[in-house]
Amino acid sequence: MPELPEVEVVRAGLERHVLGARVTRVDVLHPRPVRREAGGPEGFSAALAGRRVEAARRRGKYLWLPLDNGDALLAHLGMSGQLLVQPPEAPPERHLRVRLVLEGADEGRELRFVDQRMFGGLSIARGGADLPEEIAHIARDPLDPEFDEEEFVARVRRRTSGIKRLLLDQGLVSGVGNIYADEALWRAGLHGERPGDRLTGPQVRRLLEHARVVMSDALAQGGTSFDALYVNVNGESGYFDRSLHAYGRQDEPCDRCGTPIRRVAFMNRSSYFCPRCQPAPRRRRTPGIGTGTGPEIRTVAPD
DNA sequence: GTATGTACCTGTTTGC
DNA sequence: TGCAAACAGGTACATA
Repeated sequence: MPELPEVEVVRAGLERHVLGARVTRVDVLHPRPVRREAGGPEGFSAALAGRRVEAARRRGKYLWLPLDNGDALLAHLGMSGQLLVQPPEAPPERHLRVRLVLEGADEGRELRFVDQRMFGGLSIARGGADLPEEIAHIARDPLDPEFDEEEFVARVRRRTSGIKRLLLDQGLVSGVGNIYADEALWRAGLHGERPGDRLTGPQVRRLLEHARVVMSDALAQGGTSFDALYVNVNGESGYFDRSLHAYGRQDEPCDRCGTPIRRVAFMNRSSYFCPRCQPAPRRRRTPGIGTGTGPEIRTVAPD
């Protein structure tokens, strides 16, 4: 699943291969990836025809390509999306959804949007070359030099939600997905259900620093496997195999203390954590309602 | 504004 | 062998 490091690898690849290219034809092979486009597939294609790509930018997990008329091609890879730069003669990928035929720059190439599950998508951001208004609510990521750490700490400490939910809130901090959230929490020794307003400033800062380290490592490794001929994100950067301490390791011993890693359901997905290194918080007492609110996280498998 | 839950989507895995 | 259910999870949106 593409998270910030993978998306940044794609952005860098686009910058290298499609800058200055002009769109000569657009084929929308499935309507879903352009579902956010008011004009439908036809409007999407018409908005791109003849336009030249001037840059490749990123905010969190969103990418956009500013065009020579002030608009931008906005992209999100969702769960399974890929942006590939391919020669025209390359056979179509099984889940090829949108194809942009390009001229100039890397001569005679195509930019292909391939997406199995179609959670991702493409759209035209009118006047969005600088920062599309569709994603103006997305916060900067922790690796961004302009990320406001103190603002993040203050906002987290005003919220009663669990810290994992806050880490995944792209309005607070962008780029962190389920995998890196679990890894950062493991490294910080924090349970994902710890409420934001019951964390200290140093705890939040430490967690943020762990998130930075996890993502920087992944970025370094993703970058090394980058193929010069195409831009590829497939969720298997190699980082996952070697470096994960919590995510996907149910019942395996914790790398720090040997206690079996637990998996619990969380927001219709999974959380992995060490029950010893990351002790669950005590329930907040709610006056007059006895034991308080029910658990947000429940155990999937019995111990 | 905040908290919480759900729909969207399809290939693979698991269970009966 | 075949079918059905579970699972993966980022984001937008609905509801309270």
